[in-house]
Amino acid sequence: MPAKKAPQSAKKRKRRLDIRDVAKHARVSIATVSRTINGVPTVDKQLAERVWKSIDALNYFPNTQARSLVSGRSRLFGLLISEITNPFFPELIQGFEEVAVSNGYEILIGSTSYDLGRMDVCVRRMLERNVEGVAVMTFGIEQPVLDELASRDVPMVYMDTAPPQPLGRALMVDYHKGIREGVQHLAALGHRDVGFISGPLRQRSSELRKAAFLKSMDEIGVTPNKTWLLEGDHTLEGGMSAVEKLLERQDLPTAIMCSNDMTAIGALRVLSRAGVKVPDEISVIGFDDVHLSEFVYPPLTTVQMSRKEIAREAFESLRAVRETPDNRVPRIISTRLIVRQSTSYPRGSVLGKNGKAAGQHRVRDTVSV
Amino acid sequence: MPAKKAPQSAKKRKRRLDIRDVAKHARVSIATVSRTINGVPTVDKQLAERVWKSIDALNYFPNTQARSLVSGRSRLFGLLISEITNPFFPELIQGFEEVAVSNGYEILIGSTSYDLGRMDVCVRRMLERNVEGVAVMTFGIEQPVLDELASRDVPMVYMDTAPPQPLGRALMVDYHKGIREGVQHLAALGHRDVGFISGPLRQRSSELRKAAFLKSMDEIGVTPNKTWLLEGDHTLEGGMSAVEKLLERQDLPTAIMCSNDMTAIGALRVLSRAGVKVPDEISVIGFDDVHLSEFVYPPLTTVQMSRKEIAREAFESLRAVRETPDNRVPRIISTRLIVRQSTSYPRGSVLGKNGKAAGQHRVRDTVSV
DNA sequence: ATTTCTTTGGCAAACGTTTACTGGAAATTT
DNA sequence: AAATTTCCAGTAAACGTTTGCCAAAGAAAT
Repeated sequence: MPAKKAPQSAKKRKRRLDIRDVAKHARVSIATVSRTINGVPTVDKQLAERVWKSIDALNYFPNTQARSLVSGRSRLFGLLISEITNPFFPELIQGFEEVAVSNGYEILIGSTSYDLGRMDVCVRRMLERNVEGVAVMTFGIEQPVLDELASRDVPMVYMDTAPPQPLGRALMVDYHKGIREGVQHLAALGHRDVGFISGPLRQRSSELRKAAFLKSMDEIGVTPNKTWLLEGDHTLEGGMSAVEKLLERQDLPTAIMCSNDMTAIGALRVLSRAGVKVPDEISVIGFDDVHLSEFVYPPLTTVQMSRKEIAREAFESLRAVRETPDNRVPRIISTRLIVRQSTSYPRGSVLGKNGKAAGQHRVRDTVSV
Repeated sequence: MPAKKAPQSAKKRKRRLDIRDVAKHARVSIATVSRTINGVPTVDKQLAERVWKSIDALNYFPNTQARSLVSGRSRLFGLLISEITNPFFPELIQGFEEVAVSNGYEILIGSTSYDLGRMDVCVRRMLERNVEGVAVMTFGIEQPVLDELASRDVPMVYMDTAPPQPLGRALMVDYHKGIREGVQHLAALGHRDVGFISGPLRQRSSELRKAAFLKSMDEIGVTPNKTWLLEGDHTLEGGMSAVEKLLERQDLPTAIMCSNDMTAIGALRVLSRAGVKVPDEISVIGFDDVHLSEFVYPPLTTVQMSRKEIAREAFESLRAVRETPDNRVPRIISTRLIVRQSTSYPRGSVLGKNGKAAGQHRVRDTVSV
């Protein structure tokens, strides 16, 4: 009767701990173990206790692949971003990772570097891994690639730029509020000659920011000088070359608003090199409130858009789509102005000449040399 | 005989495309499809052709979970980093992602934020997902957590800091070369009073950088003034407060070397606020060659350590460990000095007074106001 | 004491692949 | 032409879970 269990001796190398091992150790069936782990309420308290003890004792943890294979749920979300080197994104990723992990999800990051081919690869990767949803924060041109996702019924949420006909949900960023605050802040200081350096205009979010700027200017009753409306690309370099172009002309605006912080920081750099004092001779406002912007010189006045909030809302949206695919109530992300020291009275203004510490009319300083 | 296949009609919602569907479409067995996909050489060319056609026609792609479950290979690597907001890391991540993806791997990012609890969670996540290896670039204290990985035989590679008794492979960074070049560059300009702002010293890599600095100083025959040896924390803020502390004293060094670029940029910021001209009155050198460092004012002289190279080597190491776990030949990452404009002759030196354009003895400028 | 209902745990069938084995046909040797 | 070998495709057994269904056991109702 014996001599039957020999063959399984030196089978494979090290076998990983099984749900069966736990079951045996706790003297229950594997079904009970599974149910215990998944918190199914029908298992007896005592048994559950025993199972947990065994799990701890053996230091067991379930195999995710097997789990998702059978349950059909990968517990994976994709995060599609355009460029990981823009400081805005790491902070976003961090936020997203945080919520995801604390909800038992894992994230797959795809950074497309503005390249359609890479984008395609990213989408493909995500499909293969069976993501349960994708959060998109890229520019607006890559629709065909995203359609692939839509056609496979992968829930999506656009974190920034709602496409013309949304294929998924969209977080609506209230660009207008923050930008208007910025414009009115400038107006209150006496500025009327304000320039704007946009992001790449094919990008929907850039377009929206610019529109918000124009509208806000309109509200204060001034039509911006066309030659002060430049297109950047949301990078440091872009901001730099835009301002370089601006400096070639004779007439300068007294303030520049930028579509994102990196652009503004680039602007600051060039202005400082050119010997143009900020904020004394020209004021600068950014957008995003990247961590770095507090540490440039002078600390950047900027419009804050919370990465944490975006990340959290995106996650929740994605989860909500899973449950009720039709529910498309957009969530709104608010923005608000953070006044630091890159803005002050326009050059030559009476106020500017009187006040000794121009630009310090709001406190929040760091150091004042 | 018929009337047997009715029940499978309205079973579940949408069934994803199967390997069986492909098999049926190509009129072969599923085994053949699998073999075709995996490039097993024994399948007939014609048949393979037919299979590929079907795959294309149906737009099929395999289910990764099922694949890894049976093959035991998750094709997942973990990447453990300390802080995603330090610009060094996104560039590293990008590099790692690139090699990984192009080799059919996916990466799981864990950013620990210097927190042991989070680290633990990260490790756990990676174990659950069955990673085939983990690349570690964090500081040196979290051994106990990493032991968990080691005890489960997960291959590891340390990308920066080799632990006392390596549990895996380690990339050896040749800190000495670049830092020596930096020190000698300063020495050649005439500096002897050089300060150093280190990273957090419990972090192995910080320690090594500092050691390299001290050794290099020794080589040029000067013993650094202890009061100019400060500890930072590899953040902008850390660099700032270190320099603030330095400025409180009367005697200043003529040059400061920093353990990383963010520290150096912080230093630059404080110096500029305090009205200390860089490089005229004090020279500054960073470490890492972060993208940003080219765009600060003045552009930062720094020691370059290639993220791409580290990422690639780490990936290759990880892969190599899989094949031959014993082979521990360390790979060496080189570093080299990049001279920009934050270094020049020491203040008050004869050379400095003569030369009109101090610091411009190497060309590579960007703009010169 | 019997019946009915409720709880609870086990059995076994999926999930979509890979891969060891197997057997039939084709190719080679005798 | 028979015997042997080689080649390749198909069959079926894993992989580690979840979960529908069912039966045993206890509780409640008759």
